[in-house]
Amino acid sequence: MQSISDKSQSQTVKALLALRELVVSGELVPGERVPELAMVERIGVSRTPLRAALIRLEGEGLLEALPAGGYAARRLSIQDVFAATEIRGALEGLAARFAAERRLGEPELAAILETQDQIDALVASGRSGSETFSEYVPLNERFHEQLAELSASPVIQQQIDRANAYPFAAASGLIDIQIHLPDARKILLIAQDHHRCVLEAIKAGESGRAETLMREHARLAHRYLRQALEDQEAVAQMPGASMLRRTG
Amino acid sequence: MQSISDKSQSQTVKALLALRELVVSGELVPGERVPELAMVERIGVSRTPLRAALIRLEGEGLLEALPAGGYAARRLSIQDVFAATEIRGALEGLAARFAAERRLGEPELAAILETQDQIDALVASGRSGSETFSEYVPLNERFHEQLAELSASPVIQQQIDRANAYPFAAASGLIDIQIHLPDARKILLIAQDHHRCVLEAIKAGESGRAETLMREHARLAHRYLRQALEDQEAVAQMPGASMLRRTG
DNA sequence: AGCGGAACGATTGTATACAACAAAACGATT
DNA sequence: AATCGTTTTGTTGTATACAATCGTTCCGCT
Repeated sequence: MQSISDKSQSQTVKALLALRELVVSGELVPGERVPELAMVERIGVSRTPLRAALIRLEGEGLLEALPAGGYAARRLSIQDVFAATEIRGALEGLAARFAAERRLGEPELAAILETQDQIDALVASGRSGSETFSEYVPLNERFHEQLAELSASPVIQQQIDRANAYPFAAASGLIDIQIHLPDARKILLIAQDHHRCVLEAIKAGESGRAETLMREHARLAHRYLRQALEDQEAVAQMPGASMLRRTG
Repeated sequence: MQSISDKSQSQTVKALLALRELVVSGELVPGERVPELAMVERIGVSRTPLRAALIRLEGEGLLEALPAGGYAARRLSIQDVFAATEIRGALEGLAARFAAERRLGEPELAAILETQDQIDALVASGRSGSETFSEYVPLNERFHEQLAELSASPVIQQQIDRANAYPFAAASGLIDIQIHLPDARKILLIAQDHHRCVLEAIKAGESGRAETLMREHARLAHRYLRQALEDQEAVAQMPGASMLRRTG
């Protein structure tokens, strides 16, 4: 009963991705229960994989369990978003520290250094259009991913992945809006300098410095957000915007 | 701690508690797949709530998904346990900082101060038997819970809850073994002093100090663990001990 | 005897039927 | 007319039947 285009992925994965998209895109009103049958019809899977997706998304913090049963899209305050970013910063800081304490040599750092060089080249190219950013985002994600791997701790990596699932909190979650911001290019340069300094610290085994830098790096997201919040149009474009509680 | 024989609970909750217990108690061998049918028979629920429990426990990090399908109890290294403790410390540190930055007054702090007083009284009583510890554990858990609440951030609280689900990493997870340790009473005194200092810092709005202290407080668990690891008997008694990979 | 392949068995993934429950709507009574 | 009780309807919780898939074993072939 599966169509040809779906056969690559299981129904469970399909339900998870589709439902997450519905939540983050704001098609599901926060606070209102998500009717299983309606989702079944809309996504095209049966209740079983759909309910699996509901459970997983509750674990991710995108949904909340209702007391009467069932789930609803979670309502997030601006404070929640800031907290989530701080958490990601704390976790990535931990990852950086662990990496530094491992006393890594050139060979282990080769991969992430190459990513850094690629970003350097992109930033140095001077171009600053939307195509630059569309190249930047995957490279930036790769950098953060490689850093997490350097911690050599699956526990840390898993927690970082989880933190990235939060709307707004992901490392590249807010970069999309950056394009429209006045300081876009400047913040990009700063971010890349953070990357460089963190790698330096890791190479030198300066674990405390690595941790602090990585924490501060995450706080760049705060700046994006603050700037974006002054521009209602920009906020509306953000994935997960509809989950934000309006709190003046 | 809820008893497993709670008939009032739903099948889903029953399956979750029972399965978690089976994992942590080590009845399920790490790495080996957990057969659904066998668990169905053993726990006494149907496959549907059992599978819900499997999904949730994967999210908690106690189970890992097998590539061929199904799940297996996760295998943890000593490093994983240390990392999990660091994560908890980072999160509780964040909670302490947030609390400090909220400039809380006496009324908001009254509840946690009372808990602190109760622990003080218990520690000061001088008794040091197992009954003292059985009183201490719930009080200590309450303190940590109240601190998380003072952050006024549901995101932080949820993450801390999740971190506490990890074997060994929970705030009171290792206290049980403490009883058998030589420095038991001394560590207890130190822990209580940490609590006091953290509350002082929060009251004074010294957010950086509050964070640092709370992080260091979590590292007491490292000491417990290190001492316990020298005593094979003590290790065996720990919940989740069987999940530990023997690494020399 | 060794290797390949097909059939079998066991186990998970998926769909759906049924039960329990809660909320809402309707009607009867005061 | 308002309120309480009952019925009805919709929704989730649970159980189970069915499909797909993976590993295994056994047989036949080289």
